Amino acid sequence: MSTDRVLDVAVTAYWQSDPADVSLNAICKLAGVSKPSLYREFGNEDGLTRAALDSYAQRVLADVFAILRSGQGMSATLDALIDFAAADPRMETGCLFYKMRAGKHRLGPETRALIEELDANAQAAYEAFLTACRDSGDWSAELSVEAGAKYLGEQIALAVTQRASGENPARVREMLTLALSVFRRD
Amino acid sequence: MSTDRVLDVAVTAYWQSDPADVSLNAICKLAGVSKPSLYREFGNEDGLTRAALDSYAQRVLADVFAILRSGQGMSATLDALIDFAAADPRMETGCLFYKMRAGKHRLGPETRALIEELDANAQAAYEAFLTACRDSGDWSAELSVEAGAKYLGEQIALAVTQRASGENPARVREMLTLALSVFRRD
DNA sequence: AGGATTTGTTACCAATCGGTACGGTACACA
DNA sequence: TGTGTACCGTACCGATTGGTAACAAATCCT
Repeated sequence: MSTDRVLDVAVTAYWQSDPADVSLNAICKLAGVSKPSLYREFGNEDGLTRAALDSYAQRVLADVFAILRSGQGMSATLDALIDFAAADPRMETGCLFYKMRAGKHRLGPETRALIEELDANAQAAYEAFLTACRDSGDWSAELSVEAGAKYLGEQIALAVTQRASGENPARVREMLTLALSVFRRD
Repeated sequence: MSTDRVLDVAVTAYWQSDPADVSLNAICKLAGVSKPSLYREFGNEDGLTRAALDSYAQRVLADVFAILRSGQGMSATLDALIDFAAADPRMETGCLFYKMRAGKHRLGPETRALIEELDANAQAAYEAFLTACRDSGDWSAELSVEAGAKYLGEQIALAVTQRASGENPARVREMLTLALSVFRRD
C-alpha cells in the first residue's frame, strides 16, 4: 500500500539527516509500515535508497539541469546557480545526491550505479553549458571544458554542503561567488 | 601496555578508511589487544577517536601550520599548500581531520570539541597568513581576511577530499590552482 | 614472603542492524 | 459456499555494535 508515501518518507528522512544515519527500521516506524511490506515493495535496502535517490533526482536535480539548459548567458546562469546553492530553501538541509555521493561506499550497488549515472549526467550538462558559452564567446576558456565543468560542479557541491553544515548563508554565497568569479570576464 | 601502538593502529585504520567504518572491535583485532584493555586506556570510543585525532594533528596538521607560518610570500605559500594537498603522499587517502569533521555528528562530545578547536586554530592560522600578506602588500584584499581564510581552508579541504575519492591528481591540482588563483595578482 | 594493586582476558550484556519464516486475513473466482 | 491467492504484520533470525562483570596472572611495596 501507498508505495509513494513510503518513498516520500524515505526521501525526506534521508535528505533531512543522512542516509547513513537512517535505518530501515526507522523508516518503517516513520511511515507506519511493517518491514516485510517495505521489503516487498523495494526488495532490499539498496532498492529503497535507489528509489529514494531516483525520486529526489526527478524532483530536485531536474531544476539544476533546467538552469543549465536555460540558454541565458554565462553570468546570468552563474547567478542562478549561486542563488540555487546559497538561497533555495530546499538546499537548507543539503542535497541528498551530494550526501549519498559522499558516502557512496556505504550504499548498495544499485544505488551506487545510479549515483554514477547522475554524476555523469551532471558533468555532461555542465560541459554542454560551458561549451555553449565558449562558442558564443561568452567564456574565454583558459582551461578545458571538462576541467571547468568538474570545477563548477564541485564548487556548487561544496557550497551546498557548507550551507547544510550550518555555515552562514551570506558567507557561503560570498565564497561561491568568489570561486565562480574565475569564469567571468571583467 | 603499548598505548602508543594501539593509538598508531587506530590512527592508521581511521585514516585509511573512515572513522565511521572502523569499529572498536576491529581496532582491537588489528592491534591484538583485548577490548577491556583498550577501554582502560581510553575510557570509551570517544576517548579513542579523540586521542587518534590528537595524535594525527600533532603529526600531520602541524606541517600545514608550518607552511602557513613560514613567512614566504603569498605565491610561494599557495604553491606549497597546493603541493601538500595535491601531491603529498600522506594525503593520498585523505585527511583524518577532514574525514572526522565531515562526519562529526557521529562522534562523541570530546572528539567533537577537539575538532572545533582544531578548526578554530586552522582558521586563525589562515587569517594570520592572509593578514601578513595584506600588510606586506602581497595581497590586495578584495574581501575580508576572515572570509578569505575560510575560503582558503575549504578549498584545500575540497582538494584533499577529492584526491582521496580517487580523482585524477593532476586534475585536482589544476582545480585547486584555479580556485586559489583569486588570491594572486597577475 | 605476602597482601594489595595493576594488567589482561574470556565471556558475556542489551541494543540495533538488515532480512525473513510463517501464520492470519481478506478478497476473487469457481 | 468453498478454495485459491495475494497481501500484511508479528515475531523471529544471525551478526555486529559499544560496553562490562568477573576472573587469572603478573607486579609491586612493605
